[in-house]
Amino acid sequence: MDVGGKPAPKTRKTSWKKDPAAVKEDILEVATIAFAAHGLSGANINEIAAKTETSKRMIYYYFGDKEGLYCQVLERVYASLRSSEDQLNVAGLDPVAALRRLAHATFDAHSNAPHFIRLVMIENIHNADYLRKSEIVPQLNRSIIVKLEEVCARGKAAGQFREGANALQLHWLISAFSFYNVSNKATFSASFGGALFGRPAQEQLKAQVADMVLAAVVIGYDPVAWGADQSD
Amino acid sequence: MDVGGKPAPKTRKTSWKKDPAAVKEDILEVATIAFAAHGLSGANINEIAAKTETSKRMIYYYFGDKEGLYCQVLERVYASLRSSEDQLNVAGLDPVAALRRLAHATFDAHSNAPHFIRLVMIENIHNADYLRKSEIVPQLNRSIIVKLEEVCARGKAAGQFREGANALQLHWLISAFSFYNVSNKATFSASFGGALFGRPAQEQLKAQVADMVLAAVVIGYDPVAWGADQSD
DNA sequence: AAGAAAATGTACCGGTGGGTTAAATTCATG
DNA sequence: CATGAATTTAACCCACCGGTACATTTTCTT
Repeated sequence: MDVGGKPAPKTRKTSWKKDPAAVKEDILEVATIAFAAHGLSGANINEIAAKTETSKRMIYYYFGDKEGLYCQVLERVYASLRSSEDQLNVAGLDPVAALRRLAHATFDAHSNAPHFIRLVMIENIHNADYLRKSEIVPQLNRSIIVKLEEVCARGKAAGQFREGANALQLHWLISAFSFYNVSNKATFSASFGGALFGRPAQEQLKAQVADMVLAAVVIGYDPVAWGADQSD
Repeated sequence: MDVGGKPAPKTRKTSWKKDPAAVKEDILEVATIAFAAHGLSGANINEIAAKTETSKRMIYYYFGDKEGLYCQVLERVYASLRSSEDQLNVAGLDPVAALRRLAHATFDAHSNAPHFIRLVMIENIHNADYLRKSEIVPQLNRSIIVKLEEVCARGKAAGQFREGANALQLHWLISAFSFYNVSNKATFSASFGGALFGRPAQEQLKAQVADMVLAAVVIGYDPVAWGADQSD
């Protein structure tokens, strides 16, 4: 193709047949579902390849081996969750309202990211061996802590939060609820029935989670959600 | 050199004693560790067999196939956790103290049963397919709910607990903390450092968990654990 | 146009590992 | 002590699956 003088060596590719970026993306999407469904050893490369638009050969060409593919899937899904968190803006809110909104948003984000949950579960089975190798993930996770620290600082300055309030612990608390709610749905339902996982019960749990977090941090907070029908 | 003909019967082990129960128990113990470490597909039957006192053939003799072995491992580890819970007696305690003790005990029981946690994680990866087949597990889990119901009833009768207090939700809350604390230690540490998983931080988390549960259920409860050094 | 380099297709390999075969040993019973 | 069921051993099988060899096509550079 005659494009004449090109200002940059890497311009938009106008090809219609070869498209490496799309091929990689296609593979990652299929692999995400496969690894989330079956785990690292359980997922089958031949099966993954069959579900892509391309071939097994391409997986090895772009990702080296199964573990390389898995690592990129992991990073991609972490990055995706962050982007959903980053859209949240609580800077202008009263500290109590901000914290409640963060709790609700985290709860929802986990509910809406089952692939992420399952991959983190799988990664924990592997003792986070692959996560530790990642250079981008630790930095990704900073943003949520920064947000909580900012809210804590404002809450303390306003005399609303206890002095012991701690962003890391808060994140642990909120994550514990939000994560467990998705990760252990299957065994919890098998053991105790599915009553807690219907639409209304989930909304109530979400409100209770926020109330409990606030009760732990806000001086004199009086939770009202238990058994009540409270919306945000 | 007699290459073609079958050589004389090789020297076999000349004697062994029959002890099926011990053999099964031996296999289950080794398999529990293997499945907890590597998952269902990740665990290797040959490896498991090598670590037992017996042979691979015996695993198939007693358990049929890999999944059969896995199922029995799962039931065994559930039963083991129940027995640790059943030892707890809260009948004579004030409802608030009883609930706090139940929360602490659940937290500790999970901390001390890493194999259980990992197998439940794995089972959730498999959508609880094998747990649902179990006939004993659902009944095993009744006891903790019964205990919580009894405490709730007494708390409400004494006017200490909110009317909305619900045993199943309470169990969900307590379990969420206790489970997540163990299950996600690896990825949480990789993302945010290990500060929350040292001895003192864990004690503090345990106290906070109990405080939060109580704050959600007890009318007018004022949590004090946050940032404080409170023991049971 | 030519050659280099990137990207892709096809066919194949080999060892890993779940599962099996058949025979040997032990023990309970009459 | 003969008999047969329960238990154990050694050796084997072979499908599956992660990974590779090698040829080929497409794009880029000059």
